[in-house]
Amino acid sequence: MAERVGLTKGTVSRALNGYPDISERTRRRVARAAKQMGYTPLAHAQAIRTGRVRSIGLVLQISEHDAHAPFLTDFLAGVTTAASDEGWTLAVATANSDRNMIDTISRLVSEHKADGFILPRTLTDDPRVHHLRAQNVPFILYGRTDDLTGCAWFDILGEDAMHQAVMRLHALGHRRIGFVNGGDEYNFCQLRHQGYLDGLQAAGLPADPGLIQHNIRRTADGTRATQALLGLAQPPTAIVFATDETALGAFHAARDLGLEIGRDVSVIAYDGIPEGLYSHPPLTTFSVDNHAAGARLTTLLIRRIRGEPCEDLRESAPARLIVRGSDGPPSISSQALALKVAVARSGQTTDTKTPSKGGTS
Amino acid sequence: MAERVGLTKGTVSRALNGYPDISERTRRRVARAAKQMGYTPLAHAQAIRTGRVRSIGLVLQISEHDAHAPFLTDFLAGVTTAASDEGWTLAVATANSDRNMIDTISRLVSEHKADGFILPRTLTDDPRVHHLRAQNVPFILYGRTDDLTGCAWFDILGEDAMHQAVMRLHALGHRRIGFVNGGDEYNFCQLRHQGYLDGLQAAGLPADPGLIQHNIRRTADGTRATQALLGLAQPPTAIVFATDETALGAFHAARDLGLEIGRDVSVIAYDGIPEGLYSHPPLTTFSVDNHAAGARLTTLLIRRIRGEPCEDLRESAPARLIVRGSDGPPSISSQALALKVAVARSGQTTDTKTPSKGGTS
DNA sequence: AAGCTTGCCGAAACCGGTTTCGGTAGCTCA
DNA sequence: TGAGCTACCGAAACCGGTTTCGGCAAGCTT
Repeated sequence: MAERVGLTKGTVSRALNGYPDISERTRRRVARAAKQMGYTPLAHAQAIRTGRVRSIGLVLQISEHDAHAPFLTDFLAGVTTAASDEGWTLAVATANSDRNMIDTISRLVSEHKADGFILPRTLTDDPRVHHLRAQNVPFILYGRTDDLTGCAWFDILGEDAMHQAVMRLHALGHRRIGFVNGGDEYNFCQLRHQGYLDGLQAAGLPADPGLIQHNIRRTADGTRATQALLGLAQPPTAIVFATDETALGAFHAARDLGLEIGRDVSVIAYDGIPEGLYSHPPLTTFSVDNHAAGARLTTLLIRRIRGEPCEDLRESAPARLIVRGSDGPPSISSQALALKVAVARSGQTTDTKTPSKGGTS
Repeated sequence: MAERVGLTKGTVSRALNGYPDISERTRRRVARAAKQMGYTPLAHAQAIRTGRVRSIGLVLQISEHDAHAPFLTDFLAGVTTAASDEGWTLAVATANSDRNMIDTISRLVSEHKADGFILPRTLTDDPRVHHLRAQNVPFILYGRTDDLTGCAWFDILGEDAMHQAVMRLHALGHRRIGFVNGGDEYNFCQLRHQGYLDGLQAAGLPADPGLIQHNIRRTADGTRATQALLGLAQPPTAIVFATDETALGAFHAARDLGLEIGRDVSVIAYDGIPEGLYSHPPLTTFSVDNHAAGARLTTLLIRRIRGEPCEDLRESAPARLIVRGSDGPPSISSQALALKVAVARSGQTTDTKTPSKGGTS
């Protein structure tokens, strides 16, 4: 590259990196030659001096397992395309415990495999944040956390979505609206809980703690949570779910109770996972654009690594409501629903695994 | 590190890399000191001389979208744990077209971001293989391909699974067994097709091309394929699916036709995705251990990069049958099934999206 | 005992960049 | 016209390793 333009490598380097002691003319000449011959300085050769490898780190917590699956591919696509636009790459690692998570991050840092980290699924009190902040390693949250000092972040406003969901159900005529929340430790669950409560208040509905199920994580848990809510003396005629995955459990519960979702009981959830398209009826949900989120997080993180203050690197985006078939005006009152549930329960064993007969119309 | 043991850095390097001109005594001394102080040579510093960054590349095809989702997390976990055991890392990139795939791989190679590649979901005629083979870049297939010269590979024997599935269904009493295959271009689909045919032959059953559906990719396609098979004059009483995802479509088709899977029609599939647990009845399937596969692929690829001939790096593993509830002895004959389907169809609109009523028992 | 190996390690070049330091040509200004 | 700046670039040190080369001391021949 250097001899190609008749300059020393030092000059070429300074030209490419925007040093002020290079004339505009040669700077352009170098830039053109570089582009023409497809020259990119080797990241690992730069790293030996600069300490930066132009790589962003992502450590996945695998104990959460399929909690990642629905959004992971889109998210990775967003991250990697944004990264490669800047000439960066993505280093992925996994951890199976909190302890291992910190160790894994530390290893990536000490071996200079990553210049900064994206932290997905942030907890209200997140050890990753404590560690990286203490070590002065750049990072960005996908989500928010309790103490945001020193944190750059990007998040989807799940609380607004929950708020809207309640308002929408209220407008449809529902007066008892339940809420099924996700894992307690996640910050987004606190926010969505608050959004649900705010929605109730805005709609002028009372907040009944009995209508809330906490710490519901997977589909099977969602089934149980739905059963619990519908088994109340005054069951909700609509339920807002903090996650699609748990909302899918409601369909199993409803089938076993002989209820039709979208009529007997309405459901609105959040995430926009593809499986929601194939439930019967398809799931009304707030969809998150994980591709865009991954891309934006990456761009912001790179800016953070380049030295911008974290206060300038905080953004949010809304989730987008996708109306499908799982919500609608209540077909029956809460009392009638309670009766229907009671009748269904008396007529079946407690074994929820009994396959329900398909209707032969 | 060097001054820590009173040797020059050159000597330390040779000691750590097993050069023959280092005495056993100092070699041990260096090794102990390195371990004690947690010293690992910086990969990018080595790379400047050796050209190797101790990183393996994985380029995901995102147009396939959720085809990756179910197995991706486990797979990544397997890859990264095996990699980190050897002090390697994983560089992930994405591509949205074949053209872009090759470009992305080329970029990772030319920028020395990856020393070799894992190629998942190999095609019968795979451009990635052609390219990497021509460029002499190390790689390993997760799967097999038409021309295996120069290829290291690891694969799960899907053909054996299909074979077993047919044998099992035959033993249960089925005599008409259908097959729903995946995307034509994938090599594993060719193999599974052959496994199905071999199974028929071993069971002494005739091969009826009408019982086979090709190029079925997603859940909705699986629903259509099932409808097509069950709409035959002599429908199969059991269907083998090449993938779980498409098999899940059979449940929708069955419900709409008023059929009960596991009795009226049996289903055995392949992949072992978690969603199979939540179908009604839960899906009998051949489970693939993607974590183990990812780990093994990584180990083999690292050996390949270190120079072992690809002929020594070819392994396979069996899929494991998980018997759940979607298969059983045929409750009715093919003729009776055809009649039942015909009746169901005459009694409903052609709109398959009509939600079926849940049975109130 | 002198010469030759052999074993082992230090010295130094090298990898491909970044960054500091100096030097020179051209310009300005007294 | 000569001193002093300034703009610009070359030279060289440096980053943290790897690899080549050469030399010294001990052991082995003859």
